[in-house]
Amino acid sequence: MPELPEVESFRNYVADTSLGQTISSTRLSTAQMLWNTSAQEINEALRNNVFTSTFRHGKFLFIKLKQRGHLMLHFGMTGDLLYYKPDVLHPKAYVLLIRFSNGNALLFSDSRMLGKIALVDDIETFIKERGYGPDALTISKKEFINLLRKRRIAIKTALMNQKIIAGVGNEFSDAILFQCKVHPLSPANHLTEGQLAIIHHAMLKILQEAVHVNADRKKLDHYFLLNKRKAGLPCVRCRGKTAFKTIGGRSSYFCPDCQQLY
DNA sequence: TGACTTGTTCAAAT
DNA sequence: GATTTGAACAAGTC
Repeated sequence: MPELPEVESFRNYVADTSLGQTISSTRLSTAQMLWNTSAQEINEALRNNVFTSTFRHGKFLFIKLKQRGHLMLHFGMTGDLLYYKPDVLHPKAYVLLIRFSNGNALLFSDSRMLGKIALVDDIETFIKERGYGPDALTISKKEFINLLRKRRIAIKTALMNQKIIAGVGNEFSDAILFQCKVHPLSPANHLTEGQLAIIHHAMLKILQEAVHVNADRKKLDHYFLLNKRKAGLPCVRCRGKTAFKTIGGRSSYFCPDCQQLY
């Protein structure tokens, strides 16, 4: 599922393939994923425009337009991007198809259509208005502690809340808390500042490493609970059995033997 | 067949 | 008013 590292990888992909080319045409297969905009607006904003740079905040990708504003993409659960030559490859379903004057195309697909597409004038205003927290890769230790230490909700729920910290999703939150030996149900305000600092450190380490390997999950197998998500597996640390619980409405896995509940 | 999955939002409860 | 909870959304997989 696209969490921060996957979206960062999509950002690099767009930066490597799609900048500096004039957009000759666009096609939108559905208006279902549009946010505060219409198909006509998207088409008009993109046609004859040029992507000039990319930016990411949390799980949101922004592609700057030469003329005005940014195209914003959110990948939901199943969003994907493909840059290709239309005459060579014919992908099945698409949500937004962007054709460039050099003959290539960038295709945004999302089988479950839980993603979002929008036109955003100013990124900072967008983030502020919607109330998203600081990006998980750049948040300072101090800021992290201040945002979490008074929350009464489970630490896992807090980590996943994009309005507190933007970028961490279900799977990475489990991996982060396992590394820190903290039980996901521990209320955030029961943790000491020292413990929160450790969680902050683990979060940065895992996310940075995941970004470094382009979110290739196969190269992240050493982070327990990231790829192997099943109750009853032997814990790699203490040989206890991993447990399953729904936390914050999401399926969560953890080791009840070595992740302490505070 | 239907239960389960996820990121996000919204409405309701505290 | 701020914070928290839980349902809803969609559609693919098992």
